[in-house]
Amino acid sequence: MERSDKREAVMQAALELVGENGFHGSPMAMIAARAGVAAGTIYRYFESKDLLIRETYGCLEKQIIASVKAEYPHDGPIREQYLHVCQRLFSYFLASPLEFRFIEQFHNSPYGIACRRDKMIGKKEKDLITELFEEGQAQQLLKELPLPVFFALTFGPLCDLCRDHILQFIVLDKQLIARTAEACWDAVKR
Amino acid sequence: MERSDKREAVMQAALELVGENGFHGSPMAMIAARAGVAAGTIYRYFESKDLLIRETYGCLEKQIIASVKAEYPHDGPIREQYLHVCQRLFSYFLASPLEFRFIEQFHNSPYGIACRRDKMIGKKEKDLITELFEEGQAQQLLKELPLPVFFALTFGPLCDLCRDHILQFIVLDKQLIARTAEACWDAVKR
DNA sequence: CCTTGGGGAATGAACGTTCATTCCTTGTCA
DNA sequence: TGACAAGGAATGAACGTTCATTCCCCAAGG
Repeated sequence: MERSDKREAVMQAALELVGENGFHGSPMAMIAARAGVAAGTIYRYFESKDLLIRETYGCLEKQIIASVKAEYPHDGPIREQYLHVCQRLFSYFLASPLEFRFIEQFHNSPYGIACRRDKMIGKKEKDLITELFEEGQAQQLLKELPLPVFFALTFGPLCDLCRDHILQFIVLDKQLIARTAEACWDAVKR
Repeated sequence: MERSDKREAVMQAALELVGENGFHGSPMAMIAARAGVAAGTIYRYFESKDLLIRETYGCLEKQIIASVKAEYPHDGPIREQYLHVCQRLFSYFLASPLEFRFIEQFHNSPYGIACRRDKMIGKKEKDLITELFEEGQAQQLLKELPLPVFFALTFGPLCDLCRDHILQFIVLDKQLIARTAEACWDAVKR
C-alpha cells in the first residue's frame, strides 16, 4: 500500500465510522482497524484526531462544491440556478449517506461551531450561493429578507429531508425532490 | 433545600451545561458542582447520566407542548393555526436559548436518534401539527406533499434561524419572525 | 429540658474503564 | 547496513459510577 493510500484509507474509515456511529462511537483504535492500519500509524499522517476529522471534512467540502458547480447554469435565470443548487445537493447527499451523516455530525459538534458561518456548505460555495441570492434580490425576484433567512429557508428543509430519507422515514424520488425544491423556491421568491 | 429542590437543581444544571458545552463538555462532576451538590448525590435522584439527560429532555418537551397549545386558535383558519405554531416555537426558543441548544444536542446524539420520528417537538405536539397539515390538505389549502416534507419546510428553517439568532449571526425581531413564518407558509401552501 | 441513638440523605475519594496519544520494537526497503 | 515506515503495547488523563463514611434531623427516654 502506498503512502497516500494509507492516508486515504484512514480518512475513508473515519468518514464511515463517524457517519455510522458519531464521533464518540469512533475511537482511534476502531478507525485504525477499519483502515487496516495500526493505531499508532494514524499519527504518522495526522497530528491528532481533531485534525483527522477536520481534514476529512475538508475533503468532503471540496467534493460538494465541485458537485454544485458542475453544469451550473451561470447564464440562466435565477430560478433555474436556485433549483440547480437544490437538486445537486439533494443528489449528492442521497447518493452519499455516510458523507451526509458525517457532515451533520461535524456541524453539530465543537468542530463545526467554529465554522458555523460557512453553513452547510463551504466558504466558496456559500459565495456562489450568496451571489445567487443577492442577484435574485437585485432583480426583485426574491423577498426582502436577510441573507441568513434565505439560507435557512433553503438548507433547513433540504437537510431535514435528506436525514429523513437516510433514516428511511420517507423515500425521496426524483419527482418529489423536484417538487420540494419548488416549494423552497416558493418560500424565497417574492 | 427540599428533596425535590435538588432534583430540580440537578436538571437545571444539566440543562445549562449541556446547552453551553454539549454532552461531552458536561461531565457529571461538573453538573454536580453547578447544582451545588456532590457527584454521588445525583445518583440518588437519577439512575444514570443517560436517564438524567432523558428526563431533562422530557421536561422541556412538556413545556414546549404547553407553550404551543396555549391560545391555539382551534377554530381559526388553517393559515392562522400554522402561523401560531411557528410564532410560538420561535418565541419559546428565542427566549430560552439554553433550552434550544439542549434540544438540538439531544436530537443530534444517540439519545435523539431513537425518537427521531418525533421531530423537533414531542409526540403529542406532533399530533397536533399533523392534524393541522392533514386538515390543510383536506381543505386543498396545502400542496400535495408527504407529511415529512411539510415538517421539513416548517421546522427546518425555524431551527436554523433560531440557531443563527442564538449564535448572533442574525437578529430576529418580531417583524422578521412574522415574515419568516409567512415565507414558510408560502412554501407549504398550494 | 437535655441527651442519645437511629435512619436516611449527602459526601467525595476511589475504582474500573475507555480513550487519545506516545514510544520502543520490528520489519523492510535500498 | 542504515534509515525509516509500521506496529501495537504502554501510558496517563478523563470519565461515569460506587460505596464506606459523615452529617443532620428528630423522636424517645430520662
